[in-house]
Amino acid sequence: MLIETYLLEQFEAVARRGTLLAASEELHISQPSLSRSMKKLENELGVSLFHRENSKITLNETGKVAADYAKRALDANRELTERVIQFDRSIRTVSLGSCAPFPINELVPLLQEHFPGKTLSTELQNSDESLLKGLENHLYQLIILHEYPNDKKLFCQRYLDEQLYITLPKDHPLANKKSVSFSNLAGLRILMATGIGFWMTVTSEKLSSPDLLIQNSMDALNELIDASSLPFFNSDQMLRLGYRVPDRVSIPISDEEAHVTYWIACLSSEKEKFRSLFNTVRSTVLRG
Amino acid sequence: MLIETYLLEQFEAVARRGTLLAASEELHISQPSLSRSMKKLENELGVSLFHRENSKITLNETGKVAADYAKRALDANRELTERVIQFDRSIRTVSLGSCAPFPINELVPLLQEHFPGKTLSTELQNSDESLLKGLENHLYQLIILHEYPNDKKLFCQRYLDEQLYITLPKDHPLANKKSVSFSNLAGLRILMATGIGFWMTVTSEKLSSPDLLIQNSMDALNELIDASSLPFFNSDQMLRLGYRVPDRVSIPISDEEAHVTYWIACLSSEKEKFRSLFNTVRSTVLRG
DNA sequence: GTCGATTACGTATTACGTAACAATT
DNA sequence: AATTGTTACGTAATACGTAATCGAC
Repeated sequence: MLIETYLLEQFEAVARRGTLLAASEELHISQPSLSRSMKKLENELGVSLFHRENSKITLNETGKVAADYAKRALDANRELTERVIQFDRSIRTVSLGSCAPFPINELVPLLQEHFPGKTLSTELQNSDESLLKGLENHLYQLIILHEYPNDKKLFCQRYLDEQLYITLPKDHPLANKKSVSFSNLAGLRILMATGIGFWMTVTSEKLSSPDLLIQNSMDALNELIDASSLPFFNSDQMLRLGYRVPDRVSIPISDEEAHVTYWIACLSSEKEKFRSLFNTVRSTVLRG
Repeated sequence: MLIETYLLEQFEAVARRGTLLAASEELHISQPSLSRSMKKLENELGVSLFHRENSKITLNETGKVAADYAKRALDANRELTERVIQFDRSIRTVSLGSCAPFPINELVPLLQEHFPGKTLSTELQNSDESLLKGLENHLYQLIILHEYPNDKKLFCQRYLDEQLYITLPKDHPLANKKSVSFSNLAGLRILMATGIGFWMTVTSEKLSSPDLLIQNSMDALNELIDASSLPFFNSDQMLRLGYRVPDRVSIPISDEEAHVTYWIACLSSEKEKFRSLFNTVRSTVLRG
């Protein structure tokens, strides 16, 4: 014999709040309604759940046990809706997590082409760890890492490389160098923006924080680039896309941390779903 | 957001049976009603659960996930009623399990005296193991064992002894003996009844089965005792209660298996509840 | 008097059945 | 023709609110 959910919900509130009045206010229903519901519940179970004296009800021993099991049943009910809605969304969206912004920009048109009609969800993360966890939790279906993940549960493929550059005014002391290292940049005030994923970790570790002028938006960054002659970070991929500013030169950074190889990965179990995407990615990489 | 139980119940039936018609027959409601319920469920979850073509509905991927979680929610609901009813009964009954009938007869009046108003439930078991398991499962609150249980979770106290006798016609070859052993009884046809707990195990092990004329009821046994001069088992406790038959003599059986010491036990956690009963039992044992 | 629970009664919601219909097999 | 699902409509069950009552602090 099954108990209707609304009875369990009301009972749980009564058990938690202690009085019918308090519970009725929480549930936005009247006390008489609750009073009847509790009687109905007791009647359906065929047991007494409360110790009633004139204007007071308290859970008896059976009531305490019932409250415990009611909570479990309600939890299972809540989990149902939560998981079903989550699953439904997951099958009609393709979700991509990335450690850097550039691969997202490159992949979005590809994904739209391969999964027409599906919603695209992209998210930037600072660390590979949170991306890997997100993949396991089905928060992401595809992730872009900056280090090769040694995990058999993953299907992984090499993606593009990116080389960090510093962009300087033409008349800057470093402007005529073929390359610079992070140590050359020490003491320089450099413009940056958030939303650059793991690059933030790299630059913060290599340079002291007072030197990094971190902006909260790309707009603010671009404003300051135009309005000042301060150096800012760039990359071969950005430059390839034509992201240049007049009277500046861009110089590669020689440290190995300034060069990255991106890896694209999905769960092995979902390999088939992304086969054609991975093939396209492979040919893109070979071509580029 | 919570889903009413009746919707989950109906959905579970549809998922299990495959068609609305089959499910509606199982649930004793009409198809149109089920059709509406499934639409309502989809509407409340905000997802599609079925793949519909003209006169056919099948679960889609989301529907399969939903069916799984619906089953869990329903199981939790069923467990609620089951456990609550079981608990409620357990607190208004005292349940005794025993390895032999005699202690039950002795304890019933005592229990009625100590727990007025409570329902008494008694059960006979053949083995100490099933009694101990029943105690842990809260199937029994008190058990009578024939061997001392070495378990710290139990509160245990020595109860009465019982000595097995054989009752024979006065002119039987063994009738003038002071005592006999099981080996003396070999080949003798002996009347017995079921419902004697562990004694059945003892006698079956000591004597070969064709010699034991086992009756399904005490009535049948008593009929045959009156109608024949066949030997039957007895005990000091039964004799003490005046259970004698004319022209028969009762002789103790000398094997150590024919003598038993009963132990009464409850869970240590319920020790307090039975303290006064245990005290009475102790004084009874000392007196007897 | 206030707070908390119950009873009595009317109402609005809604889950259900019947009948008719549509589409496949 | 038989099977299966949907739509339309009326009905009966029932969950709820309002008002009144009772007791206790």
